[in-house]
Amino acid sequence: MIKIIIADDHQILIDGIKAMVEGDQEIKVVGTASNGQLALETIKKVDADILLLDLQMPVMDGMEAISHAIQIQPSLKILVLTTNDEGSIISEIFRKGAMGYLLKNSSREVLIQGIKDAYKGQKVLSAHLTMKMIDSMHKKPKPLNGIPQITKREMEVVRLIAKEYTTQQIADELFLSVNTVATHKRNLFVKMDVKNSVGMIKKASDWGLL
Amino acid sequence: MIKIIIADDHQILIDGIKAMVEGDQEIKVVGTASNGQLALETIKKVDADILLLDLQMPVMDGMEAISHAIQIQPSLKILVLTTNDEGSIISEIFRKGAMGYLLKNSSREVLIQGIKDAYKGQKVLSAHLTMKMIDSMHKKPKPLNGIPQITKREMEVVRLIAKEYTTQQIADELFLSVNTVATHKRNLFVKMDVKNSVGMIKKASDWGLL
DNA sequence: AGGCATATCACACAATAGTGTGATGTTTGA
DNA sequence: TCAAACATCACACTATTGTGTGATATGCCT
Repeated sequence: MIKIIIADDHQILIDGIKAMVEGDQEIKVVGTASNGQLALETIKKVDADILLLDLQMPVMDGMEAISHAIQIQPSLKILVLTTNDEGSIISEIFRKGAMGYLLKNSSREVLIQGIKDAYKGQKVLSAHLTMKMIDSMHKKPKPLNGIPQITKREMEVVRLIAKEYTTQQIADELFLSVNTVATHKRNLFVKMDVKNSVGMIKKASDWGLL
Repeated sequence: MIKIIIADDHQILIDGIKAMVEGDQEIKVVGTASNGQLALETIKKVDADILLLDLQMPVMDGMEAISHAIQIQPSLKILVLTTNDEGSIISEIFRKGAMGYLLKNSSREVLIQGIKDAYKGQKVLSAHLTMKMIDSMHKKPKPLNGIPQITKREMEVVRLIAKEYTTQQIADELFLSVNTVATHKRNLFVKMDVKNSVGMIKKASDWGLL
């Protein structure tokens, strides 16, 4: 028997999901909650296998609740309930430790299969949202006018800066004078439109240059 | 009629795919190539809609070929042919501009559907590999002992550093003394095990803290 | 009550980073 | 072949960062 908790601030949705999953012999709803805070308390009280969690909730939103929930019960499998315009947050929920995500308007079959997959330790994802994620992943690092042309030498410098090398150390590593390295950095600042090495490494990282 | 080019260094695989897709009335193989270099030349010569591209090829590998191919013919839709242990490269091929990826041992149906989807401008991805991608995405930023406990105040400092603020500017922004900000930074260096702000922002970025 | 984490600040000093300016040789693409 | 782009270095100076050390105050957990 798979024990689940449903957390959503809309009672209608809780009821709907409850009705759908309780038709299945292997699944039982052992608790519900209307916000993140209450969801955490429910987890402490009842022993559940899976938490179905809405992201938009008052008091404590779902995103924050994920981390806490896992801290309370590391074995808990969390499935996020999403609408459908949130491709960008997918990678984050996985990073926080969720097992997957389901669309709120999923069919009964998809919902139940998702819960069973998560129970078995399998990642769960909805095809539609995965597309969105890829899109957002693909779009996010988009520098408005394309990534500036960075030369080989400059790239070597960038990488060493990212490794926390000082200008002096970079000069030694590449057999250059400190002045030369400083010049390369200076040129990079202009090209990449940043003020200092921190901004440079941040952009380089966003652009996937490292 | 969808015109495709197949690029793979194994003739057997080219033949196999050719046989599979030519059973379909709407698809026609208009060229083949055994390495990236040749694939680019083929693109220049014949007018194709789709390029099926292997990643591991001699002379010029697939990854590099993607960028070049799109530069030559921006309307070209590229589908990457992969084996199945390469979850980590998925995000990169999308960043380079590919439309999707297919497993080499895909069934005829999946293959043909993938080609048609790509032709229509839809992203194509194989469920199995997507899981791997999620896994690798989920794993990559994993700090070996978990992300250290960073306080609210420290987090504010981190974010401002990432915005290229100087210590002085951060102090002004948060109504603190420069000394205090310096202390917070110092503590962060230790906690995050880095040598300077560059390393700090790089890790923060890897860990998804920004 | 005592210990620990957090947050605050001071002062001084050494190390690095960043800027302004100018110069020379090489590579390379139109 | 000729102008750009690239790569190299110097010198001088300012700004910022990072370190060592020590201090005070608050809240929280046991």
